[in-house]
Amino acid sequence: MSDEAPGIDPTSSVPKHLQLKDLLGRMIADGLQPGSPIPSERDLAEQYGLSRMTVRQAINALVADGRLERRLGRGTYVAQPKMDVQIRLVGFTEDMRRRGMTASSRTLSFERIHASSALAAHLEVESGEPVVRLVRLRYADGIPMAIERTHLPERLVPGLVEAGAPESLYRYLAEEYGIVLTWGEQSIEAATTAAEDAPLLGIRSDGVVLVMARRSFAEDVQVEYATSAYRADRYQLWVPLAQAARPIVRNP
Amino acid sequence: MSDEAPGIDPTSSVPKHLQLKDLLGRMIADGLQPGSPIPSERDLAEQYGLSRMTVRQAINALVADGRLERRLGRGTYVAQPKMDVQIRLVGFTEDMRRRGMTASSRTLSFERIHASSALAAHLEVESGEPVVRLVRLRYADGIPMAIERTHLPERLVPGLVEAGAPESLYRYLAEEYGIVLTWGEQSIEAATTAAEDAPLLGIRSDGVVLVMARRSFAEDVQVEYATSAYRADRYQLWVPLAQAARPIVRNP
DNA sequence: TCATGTCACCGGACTAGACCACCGCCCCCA
DNA sequence: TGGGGGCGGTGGTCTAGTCCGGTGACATGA
Repeated sequence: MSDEAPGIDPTSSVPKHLQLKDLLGRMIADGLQPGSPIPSERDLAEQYGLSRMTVRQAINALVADGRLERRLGRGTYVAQPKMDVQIRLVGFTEDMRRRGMTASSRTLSFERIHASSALAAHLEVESGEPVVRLVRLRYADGIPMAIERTHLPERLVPGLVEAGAPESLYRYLAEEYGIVLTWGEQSIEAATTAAEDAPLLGIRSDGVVLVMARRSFAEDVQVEYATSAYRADRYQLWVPLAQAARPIVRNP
Repeated sequence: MSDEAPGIDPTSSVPKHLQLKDLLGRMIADGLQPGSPIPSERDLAEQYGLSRMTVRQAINALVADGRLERRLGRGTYVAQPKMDVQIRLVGFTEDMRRRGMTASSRTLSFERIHASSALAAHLEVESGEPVVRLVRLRYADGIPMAIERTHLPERLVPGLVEAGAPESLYRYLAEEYGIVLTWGEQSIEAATTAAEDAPLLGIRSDGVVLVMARRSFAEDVQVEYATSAYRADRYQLWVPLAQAARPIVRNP
């Protein structure tokens, strides 16, 4: 509470443009309304004792993140909060929270298995390598929503099986193992329910589900291979679309 | 063929950093293998008579596009071609091309209708306003893949109905009307086939389909509302996942 | 009253340097 | 022969300017 006007620490090893980006990011999150202007580049440069190029670097990063908006000849403004420009690597709990529903889950099994050749290929491990397998029935607002089968190489999460199934896997990975997922890929398709899943999900045995397979990575290391079956009558995905890349033309 | 070493035109109204970005982008597309280095920032600056900051601006843009990769202390390298970081706003034809299949299509109907209240809401037009409706059966490698129902406000595409159904709608919009789609949003869900669609798609009447609804925009103007039903046995979506945004924390 | 032109201020572009940390290689010394 | 240190090149950061074109408010004049 002493530093009521936090500034840039020129002695810090953190680059100034990142310090300023953080500072502005906090200003935006804390107080500024969407549409309201931030100080001009020249003002910020003077106020924090930086050159204008450095200020621009910080602002550019926030513009790239979609949090600010430049208007030529006018100023820089706090952007309207928009939908994520990309599907995020979030777990079920967070996904449901964003949809305004309450997530809960029932663990159906939690065990150490040995990777089949198919699983080994999906998880980038050796065939036969120990793998932690977690099968959960996922509820949203108390009603079955999905069945999720998660697989993790055991060498990345020693002791996990013994510790029992965590409430939020992603959070547990971060807190206990320091594993923060940084990117992933996911396939999406439609299918009819597997016979054994139907009663768990509370749908007919030929009910329709949205099947997703996810591979998640922390930097270059694959951490997770998960398949999920979501009840088609309760779940819908929403994705933003970016402009198509301009085809490469020789003589434009 | 005269300008064998195209350079930067300092008199052009196109900013130099964009000219250089284009130049480098073409170099990457034309010849350089993934993993091979591009000239150093200092070399490029000298070669094209630019300051290093300008060169960095061009390179930064390509890095943001995922086409280059910086390695500290070593250099800048052509990135491994990766999947699009985002689902692109491409039509069926382009989508199939990317999947290595040949697209064709049969027009089932192409007419002027008046917007129902539901359609009006989806298309951001007035209820009753004239709308062009195009229903097509889409084939990939000659086999039915999807049924697509596209709606466009007629005021944006006068004369389209009279001209007949174009081969590639998106290209036709760009060439004839100067309408270039810049962004969109799409919902995805699983469902069973509508009874009338099943025989067209060549699947059972209770067959499973992936249903997508797309709204496409050119800048701020909505241009298209399209619903599609894809055969679940032939179509799979693939999406990349970005790292979850750090939740906003007041006192980190 | 209303149109027009001026002007201050904004972001956009660009320069020509500076110093730093990092990386890989090569040479020299143990 | 093997290990370590030095060195040159690289990207990362940062400065202190300049000039340009777009914007909007305000003053001025018809």
